[in-house]
Amino acid sequence: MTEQEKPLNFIEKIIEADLASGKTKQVHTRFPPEPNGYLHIGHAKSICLNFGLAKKFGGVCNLRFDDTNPEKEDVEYVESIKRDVEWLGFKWEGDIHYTSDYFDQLYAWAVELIKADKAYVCHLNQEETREYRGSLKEAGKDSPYRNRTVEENLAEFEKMRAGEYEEGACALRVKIDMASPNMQLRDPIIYRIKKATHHQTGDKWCIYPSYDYAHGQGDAIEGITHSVCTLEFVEHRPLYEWFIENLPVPAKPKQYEFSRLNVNYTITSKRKLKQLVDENVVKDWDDPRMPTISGMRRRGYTPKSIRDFIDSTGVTKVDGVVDVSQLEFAVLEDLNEKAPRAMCVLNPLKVTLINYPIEETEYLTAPVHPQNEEMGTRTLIFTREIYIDKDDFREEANKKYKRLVKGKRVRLRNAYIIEADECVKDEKGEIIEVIARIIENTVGKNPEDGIKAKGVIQWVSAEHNVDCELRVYDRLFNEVAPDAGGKDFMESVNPESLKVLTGCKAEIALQDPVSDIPYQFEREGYYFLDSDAENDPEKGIENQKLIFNRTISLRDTWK
RNA sequence: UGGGACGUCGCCAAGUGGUAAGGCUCUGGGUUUUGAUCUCAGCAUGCGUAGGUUCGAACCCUACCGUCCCAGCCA
Repeated sequence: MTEQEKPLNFIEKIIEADLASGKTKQVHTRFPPEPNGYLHIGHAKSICLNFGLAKKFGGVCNLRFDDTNPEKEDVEYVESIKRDVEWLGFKWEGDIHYTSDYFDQLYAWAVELIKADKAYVCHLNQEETREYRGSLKEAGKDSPYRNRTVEENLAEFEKMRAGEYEEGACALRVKIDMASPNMQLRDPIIYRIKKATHHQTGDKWCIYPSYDYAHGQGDAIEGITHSVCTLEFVEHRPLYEWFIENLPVPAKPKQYEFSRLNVNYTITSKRKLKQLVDENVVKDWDDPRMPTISGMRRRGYTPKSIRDFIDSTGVTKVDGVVDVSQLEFAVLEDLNEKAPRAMCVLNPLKVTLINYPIEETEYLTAPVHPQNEEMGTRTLIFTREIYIDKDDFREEANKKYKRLVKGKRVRLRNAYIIEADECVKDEKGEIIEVIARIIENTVGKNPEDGIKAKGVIQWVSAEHNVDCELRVYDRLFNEVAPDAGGKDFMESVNPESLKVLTGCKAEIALQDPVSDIPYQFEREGYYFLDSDAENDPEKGIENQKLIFNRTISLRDTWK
């Protein structure tokens, strides 16, 4: 389906109507992460949506760090977030924004709220505040500090700002309705004391605005027209609107909510992802098994495949769980089109071609991509001794087996057809070598005797090849919903999510591997050069070896 | 009867009163020097359930059922 005929999602329809009515002149969205962790596949949806909306309707999208809680945040995260957004292929409008850029304005507006008798400093401690708030079924009751005079509130708020109170001693609350059925409206706290150093503002402030107070105003200041967030903020919308109505903001942005992206066999809770790192289940946040943007990048997923996947899932208010196969499909689809092909033997088994001259070295040409000539060709070296995969030879097999069998023929991909005569075994009975013959004149043609080969297998010269390590990944969890229903997700961790294969032999073209896109190791899968491959300090210059991460295996419908 | 959001194929998802798009998965066939790709075909007499309105309902009305969210000085 082309972009034109793809039906608009509900937010796109709203925007289209706003543009048509003239309510919106130019669409302005924003991606507003809190820099308190690494971005994951769930954030990718928000990124694609916000930047995508702007692009689709000729607008712009800001990148804003919602940094109102200094204790949890760090510049390390702002850097990684910038990198991830760029890598995904998006460009934010102008400079990067920080909610902390608006702390002065937010403070001034808070003072206005106090002057209008719409906010008060409350000295209830945390526990008391909770008790006064009531419960889901019972109304709350007014704080004893709710009716202080404006002058008193102004003075108290100034003392808060000046650092005269300890953390938790008091907070600025907005006066709405302690009996509201919407818990968010029961006099929410808009400023609290935090004597922490902020990664952007340093020690300038010891009071920080809450998300609810800061977010909408930040949107208004930046001229955001459509403030898109996830469903859990639906109940915050009346609050969002309350601030916009009660403050002299320069614009009136609107909030719209969509459902989060969930993928089965995957978790996206920041806390849980951190636990995987902390408890060494994975090596780091960018471990190729992680659902983080950086993990997927290291694994070999392309930005386009992630964008396509996100597009394929749609934007709605239904909370569902997308099947990983939908993600895998997007990866396979993009990689099939772009990945250069190569041959790599995972478990080498020597094959000696007894009718091939010992000294002979033949250079064969193969396409880099069989369906795309423009990608050019590569050179293969053919010799008397080669390696094939152990799985590709059997002494006997039924006719469903299309590989090399003793007494039968097989096509060596991009090379000769060979026929196996016998095999050599070690004392344990394991096959360690196959004795075979090439069928003359079969490069690029079928045998003159008319006896064709049933299958095709990859191979590599035993003398001319590149040794490499392959890291083969499987799903991180064995459970469809690892953290559903209060389950301990750590118990469903797949103990075999990583298998390291060493001594793998790749064709010589891999001596100088490309590092921006995975290779398709034909008949095996897509493999991406690991970013650590060339600069692992432990191994030293001489011991560097090629390390490839398996991005994803090829579809295999062989039963 | 706290409030709110949501229920269309195994999974996503169009559809907004005129007789159920599409994608993923799955199944079967064809092509193929990758058991890949590509290609063809199949896959909801039914839209949470039960009533009602209507010539006609996934769409409107009523009741019920189910799932998720809200009681951080987190976002």
